[in-house]
Amino acid sequence: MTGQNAAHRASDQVVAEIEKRIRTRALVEGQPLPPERDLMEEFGISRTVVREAVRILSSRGLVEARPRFRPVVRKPGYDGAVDVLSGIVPNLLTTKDGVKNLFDTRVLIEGALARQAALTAGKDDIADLKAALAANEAAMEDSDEFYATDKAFHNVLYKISGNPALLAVHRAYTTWLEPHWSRMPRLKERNARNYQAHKDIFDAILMRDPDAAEKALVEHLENAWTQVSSTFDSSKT
Amino acid sequence: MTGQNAAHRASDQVVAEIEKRIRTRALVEGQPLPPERDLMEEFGISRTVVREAVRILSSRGLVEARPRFRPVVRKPGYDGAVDVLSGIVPNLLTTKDGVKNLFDTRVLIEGALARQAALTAGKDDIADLKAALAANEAAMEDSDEFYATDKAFHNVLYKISGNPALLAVHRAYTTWLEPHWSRMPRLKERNARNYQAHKDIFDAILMRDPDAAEKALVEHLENAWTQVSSTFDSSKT
DNA sequence: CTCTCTATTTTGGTCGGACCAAACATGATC
DNA sequence: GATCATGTTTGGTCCGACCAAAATAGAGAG
Repeated sequence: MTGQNAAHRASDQVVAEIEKRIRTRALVEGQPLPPERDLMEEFGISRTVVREAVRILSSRGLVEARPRFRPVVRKPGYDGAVDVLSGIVPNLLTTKDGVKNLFDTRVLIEGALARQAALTAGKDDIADLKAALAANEAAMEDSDEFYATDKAFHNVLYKISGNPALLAVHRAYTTWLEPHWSRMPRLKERNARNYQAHKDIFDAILMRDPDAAEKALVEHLENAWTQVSSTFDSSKT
Repeated sequence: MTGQNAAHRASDQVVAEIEKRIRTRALVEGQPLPPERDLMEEFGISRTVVREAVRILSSRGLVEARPRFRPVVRKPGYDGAVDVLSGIVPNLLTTKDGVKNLFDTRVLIEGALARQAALTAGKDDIADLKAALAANEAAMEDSDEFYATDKAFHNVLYKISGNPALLAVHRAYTTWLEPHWSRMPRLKERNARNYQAHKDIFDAILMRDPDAAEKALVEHLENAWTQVSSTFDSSKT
């Protein structure tokens, strides 16, 4: 439970005000924030406070502050939330258990998505899946390309839900797990097996069989985990 | 030197170092961070940079920095991640669609959890569910208490998964959705209906019927949504 | 000796000014 | 019109200072 603090920082009101301007589109996304010296004059505060406010906004994903560049206004969205988490999630993935826990949530969610897709996928959804599957098959010889089309295929499952939040979740999974996945050597035989798994999932969805779809997907992911799991031998806490 | 990013902030290395000390338990959780003036001397940097580093650590949930108080070291964990997100999620919940999207992810996950519980729940899990259900029934006359036991019942579903990340997810859901839920007037008739829904879920799990468990839970949540949904009339973007 | 209240020190929050280097804008040059 | 030298903005960092609140030490009361 998060406690509330009576005392407030001077930067808080500045943050609130700029936050409001972003939400109300007074500050348009992609547009640079006013110079720090302008802001300090406008709000009647020191540059210290202005810079702190900008930093907080940055930590909330409302502006993108690259060093030496003007902070760029960013529309609050699911991607911003993911980016913020990206700064702290690695601390949770330092152990094998941590990675497993995260991965298990993916299995849970994606299994449910496969089930849902089997029940609700429309004609265009099926077409998207089919296209992604074809691209996956075509890339079987090129492991890098296969990896990309692999992600794309799974992404369609998230897209079918029609929930933008879930799309961001998928991006989060791929981003955070990538460093661990990349330690797994890429073999063409594995590509073939993964493609077959994708095809099984697709077929199950096509047959409107949620149980089969979930089963195929879960097995697919669990299989991938056993591959990755073996790379966790050397470093143990 | 090795290829470093063209521009990096001076605070980055300080953040990395303190982050490392927290991870390696050189800085114990609950313990205050060294004074800023000590840190600036130790790292040979100005207080400006020290303060910036502390702020970044705070935004990553590694320290808890209440104004005017010494920053307190915090163990990186799922709860910290949730707290960080809590600062930006409200920006995503300003519209009805935003709330709906978040809630839909909950329905998806919790439906999958119910299904999973029906398949894998052990004796002690069943006992926990039963106890939570009994508490829920006993609190039917007191809406506030009912709300608490309601959350607790759902929490058991997350607990059964054995995944601490999911427990944090549940806390996130209840925290973020609470302000919207609290606008819904609390009626005893509704308590009775919700209790019945919980009982249906429990019975389905007891019967090892994943389809029924998922169905009961999804209907339960969707029903709750229709209640909450009606409170979104006044403010429309 | 413990507890309470007060005086002192510590420490975070804010300010102002200053300097540097990189980004930016300008304009001359080819 | 593209390129390059130029001067101007602007973010990053440092320094020193002051204030108020928090932490600590000390004095006094029970």
